[in-house]
Amino acid sequence: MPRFTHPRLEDVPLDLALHALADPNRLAMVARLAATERLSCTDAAPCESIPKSTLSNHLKLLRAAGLIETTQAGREMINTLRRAEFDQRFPGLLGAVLANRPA
Amino acid sequence: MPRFTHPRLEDVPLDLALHALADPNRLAMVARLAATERLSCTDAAPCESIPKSTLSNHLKLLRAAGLIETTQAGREMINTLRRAEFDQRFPGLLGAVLANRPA
DNA sequence: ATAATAGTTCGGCATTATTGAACTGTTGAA
DNA sequence: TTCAACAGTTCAATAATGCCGAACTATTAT
Repeated sequence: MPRFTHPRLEDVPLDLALHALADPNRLAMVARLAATERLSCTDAAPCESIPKSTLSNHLKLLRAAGLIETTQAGREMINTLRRAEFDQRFPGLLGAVLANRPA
Repeated sequence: MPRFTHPRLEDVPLDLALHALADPNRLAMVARLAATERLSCTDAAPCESIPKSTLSNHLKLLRAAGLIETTQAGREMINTLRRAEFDQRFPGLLGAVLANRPA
């Protein structure tokens, strides 16, 4: 049973947050979660072609950056954006990034 | 004589810009340039301990991300932030990043 | 000319990222 | 119940990046 560790936002350095967002696939996942609230890992995936293990790693990185929270629900893992906490930690950052994301 | 290539900002993808900013040393350099306008490479360096070749690479990356412009002046290279252009390309992004940078 | 300065480039090593394969745990069906 | 399918994770090997010492280029000063 996977037990996920979620950092306190005050322990997340800016560099880590930027690095997490500095990848097209991860950013696409964040954008999806910003729009859809709750998504399983596969549903959060930006496309079908990305391997499961890669997807899992991306989500782990997003967790470590304080961007998402993952909880188990049956056999799927439900991911949600930690929007309020992240915005409090890094005011304006996520908004600016999402606003500048290519369509 | 090094001839630097500076991308058009519309050709800079968001990922590249974020990646350039997602490093403490590079971000510190950007912050310096935001405060000081014109700096040679060594003056832009965040600390004395960082090797020249590493510094040069960081600056190359910042150039590629459209963040700085480098011109030769005698034997030094003068770096300036392409602030207006960058802000036009990614509104609010650099401001948010700099505002959230640790002291 | 020579030496010092400012920085780039190159090449090798170290770190990080990607991904197939094997594994854990959960649900639904026979 | 067992069995198979499903959702994801973990591991290990390979691929791709990053870092930095050493050698190099160009400029200025002596």
